[in-house]
Amino acid sequence: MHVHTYICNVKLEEAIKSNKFRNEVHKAGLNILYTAWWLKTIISKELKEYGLTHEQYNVLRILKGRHPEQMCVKDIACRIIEKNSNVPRIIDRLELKKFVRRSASLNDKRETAIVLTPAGINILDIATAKVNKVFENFVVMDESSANTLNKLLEKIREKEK
Amino acid sequence: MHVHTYICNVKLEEAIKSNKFRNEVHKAGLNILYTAWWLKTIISKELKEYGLTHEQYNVLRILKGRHPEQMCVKDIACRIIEKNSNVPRIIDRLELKKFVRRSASLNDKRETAIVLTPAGINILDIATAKVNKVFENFVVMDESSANTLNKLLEKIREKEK
DNA sequence: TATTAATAAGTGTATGTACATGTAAAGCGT
DNA sequence: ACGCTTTACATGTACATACACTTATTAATA
Repeated sequence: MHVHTYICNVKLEEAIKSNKFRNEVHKAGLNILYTAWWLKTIISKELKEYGLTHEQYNVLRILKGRHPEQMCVKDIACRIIEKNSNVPRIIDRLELKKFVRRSASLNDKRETAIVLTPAGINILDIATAKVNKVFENFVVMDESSANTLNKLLEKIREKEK
Repeated sequence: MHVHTYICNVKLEEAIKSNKFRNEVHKAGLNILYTAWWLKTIISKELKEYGLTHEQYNVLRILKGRHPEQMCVKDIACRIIEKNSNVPRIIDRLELKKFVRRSASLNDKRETAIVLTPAGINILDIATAKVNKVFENFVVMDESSANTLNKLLEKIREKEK
């Protein structure tokens, strides 16, 4: 069932074929959900040719931040965007593809130490170049607008009105 | 593995324990993904007591927009936020819970006509009241800021720089 | 009209998410 | 040292997603 094109409708009303929003805040909620789906989809499609999912790419990227140090699962989990991601299973698949290696942690035997392999570093570098191009080519925004957007997104997540 | 609290960190840097962003646009991309996850998680938790997932709720809400008219699967699919949602399977689960009813379409036998049951309307009304409260209580934003946010999100999805 | 193409829905498979549970190791108070 | 609690990771299950493929039906066209 193919109900969308690669680049989707700019207007939210067209994307979800509705203009019944209770108010601008409600519309903003839907707009955030839709824009996140749009962005994730574009990135995922670019990563596909390297056999990586968006989630697997994120784990590799987090590991790179500490490389050549090892990281344990919980240190990856707390850096990931979608906090309920099942990190051990994402690592299972990266391990099968030989992009990471698991080993027992020496200081704490409960922990699993994970480290990038040379193949993992290599695929990450190539994939990152592609993802960066997504931002250059598809994400249309000047720095000052992006800064305003960042402030608004952090405002929306404040605890109390 | 429980690495987050119900209401998460307001600052993106704290949420993903990183302040290495290439620029404000890159940060905005991650901020959109994180805020969408945050919003979806809050809504999903509120819907849980009614035995509904966020996706099932969305399908009920779309059906309500046409009720008491029936809708076919593709008309639901083109209104859903996450365009790759597998609508037939979401309907399977709603049908099991007797919130919707499937029937053969008369004018086009390829189509399946879906309609809300009274139980479906009832649960939707209750669930909607709860979701509206999420926006009132957790989503902190005045109408004019939300309007700016909506404009920026639509700008980011524009096709060419 | 007969044949071919397109469409609608469903289904199979791999992956991911949300959450509960299991198991081993570490920490802690006595 | 002992027992209890907590932590780290793995795993089971239900649901959702991404995408390829199948089947039935309709539309298009030679």
